[in-house]
Amino acid sequence: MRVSRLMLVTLRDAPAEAEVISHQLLLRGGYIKRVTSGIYAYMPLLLKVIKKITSIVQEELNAKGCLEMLLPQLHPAEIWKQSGRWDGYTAGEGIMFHLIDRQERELGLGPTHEEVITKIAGDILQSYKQLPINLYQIQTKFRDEIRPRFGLMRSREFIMKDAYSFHANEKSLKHTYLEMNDAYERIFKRCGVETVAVDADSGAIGGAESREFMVTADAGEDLILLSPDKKYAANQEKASSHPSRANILEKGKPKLIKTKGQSTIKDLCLEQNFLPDQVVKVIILLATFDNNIHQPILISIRGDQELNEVKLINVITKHLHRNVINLSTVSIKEFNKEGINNIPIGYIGPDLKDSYLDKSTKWEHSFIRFVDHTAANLKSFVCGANIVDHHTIFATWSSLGVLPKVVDIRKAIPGDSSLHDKTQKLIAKRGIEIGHIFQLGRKYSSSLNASFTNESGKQEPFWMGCYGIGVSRLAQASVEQNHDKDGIIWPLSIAPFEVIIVIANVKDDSQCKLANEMYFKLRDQGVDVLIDDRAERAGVKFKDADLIGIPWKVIAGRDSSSRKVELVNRTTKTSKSLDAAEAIKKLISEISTYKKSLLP
RNA sequence: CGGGGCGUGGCGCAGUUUGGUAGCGCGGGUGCUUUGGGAGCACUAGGUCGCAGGUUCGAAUCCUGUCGCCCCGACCA
Repeated sequence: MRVSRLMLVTLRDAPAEAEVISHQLLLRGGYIKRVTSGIYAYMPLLLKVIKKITSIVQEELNAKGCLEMLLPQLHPAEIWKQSGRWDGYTAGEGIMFHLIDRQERELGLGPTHEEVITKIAGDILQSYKQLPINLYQIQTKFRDEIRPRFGLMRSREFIMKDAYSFHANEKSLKHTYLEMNDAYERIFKRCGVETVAVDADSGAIGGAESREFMVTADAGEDLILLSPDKKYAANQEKASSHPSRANILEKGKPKLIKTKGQSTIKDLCLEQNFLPDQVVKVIILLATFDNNIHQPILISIRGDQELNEVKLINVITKHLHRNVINLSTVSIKEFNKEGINNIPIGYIGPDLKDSYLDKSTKWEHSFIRFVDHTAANLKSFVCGANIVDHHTIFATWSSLGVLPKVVDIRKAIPGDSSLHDKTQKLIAKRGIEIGHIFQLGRKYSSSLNASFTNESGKQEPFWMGCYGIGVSRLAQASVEQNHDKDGIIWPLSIAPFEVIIVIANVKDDSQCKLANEMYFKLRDQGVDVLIDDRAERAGVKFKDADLIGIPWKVIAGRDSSSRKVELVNRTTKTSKSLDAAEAIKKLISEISTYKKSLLP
């Protein structure tokens, strides 16, 4: 490809819309163009990157016996209603774009494809003899994100590889799950990005075990916790750990104390000389279930700890067998709106009476109560007395007369001891999620009646797994991880071009001749090569080559008449003056050595 | 959805407080000079100042409404 024909338009200044470096560089290099919030055109250079990632994904999945196919993007509402996800995905903060067609049929634009694929598999796969099967597709997905941001990192339309496996039993599922884990390790290695695999929450997809693959980068939206020995790594949403030991509050007779104006843990501790871990804090949240049921939740947790809402949602789902559509803390305004004006906010204890909810119009009239183990383990503590400006000191769970269900809903934080080894203190890193593998189990196959005949002739729902890779997100994550002050540094395996030949001065015939000769030779040997034949000054062309991040640069310049060129490595910036033929040889060997080094 | 900020040529911005015929840098075009790290000079093209109302002799600027974009948050008890 000739740069003069590439529609290459680079920007010296980063557009104001971009915050993170990878987003800025992709815009400046002409890789992407925003069409509207969270929706981007993939320009020719980016499409080449995406195609290279795609090929790697296909090669590795095909090697594992996966079958590629293509599913529709418009999904009938019925199957989403059947799986029970329609309301959660369309109501409230649901992320599914949906519409009504001319026949008044409801349709959704696919944010993920469990329903569609499960229906199809249920029709086609009849016998255990056909199993296991692993189907995948690479195509555009639609998610109406609450807040799209960071370019391709959280966009509303993006390219994803999603795979779904079907099994006759759990053992087969677990086997495939491990195989996919292996394929993912290879894919990311071959794409030249460094990833950490972490235990994860399976979120709205549901299911049992799941693992995320994170590109570590400061701009990452997720916080991951890991132990220095690398034996434990988890998304903070999921992470469990040993909390620090609490300072013991001596035992005594429960007593009311005056704490005027000390409605926060901080103020209370400051004024009364308590430590936060001697206090039980109480939080009231409102869970919204489908069918528009609003359930007040009252949780108690040790004062120095923070609530992990994801864990809480899972706990609620598990204990109440209900789908949580939304969970949020309750503001004073919202209490008032419900006609509840007398809640002693800031002074609530775990034993707050349900009768406060009597006047509520829309909410359920009793609290569902949970206590985090950190609070449950306290033998003597301070807590709100349910009277404004008063706390209770030396409270115990028996003196309060309540001990709600004990659960793990605390947020693990860096510095905590790891569960597998107390001497390992968790450290934090930020990560960009580019892959996620799930053992779904039989959730979808059961609800969508997708079953097969097993060895004993009985109908049984499939065991399922699902496996995603954010292809467009991976491209940007790579930039986030691989760049310098001059621009992008693509790993060779996913770079839009492997080599760029720069003609320093196009008016110099010997330079042009040598450059073109090398261009054709490299091209004939299968190298993905670009030639910068623009009538620009050399400096401009060097800057552009660095910005768009081509791994190897060949400069045909002053010494062209003696057939000497300069070979420059984008990563190391090292340059060598070589005879043209030698340069070609070296490039070919460097490229093949690099590619081999990526294959584990 | 709540809070904050911003919409002025392809990109980055000034001008808005205090109303008086729209400006700078980059980029584009032409010419000359230059030619190995985003060249210099000269000329030149390109803007209904997001949109719609209103106030005014006169609106990018003031008022009302509306649309779009970006950031923080949707948690702190």
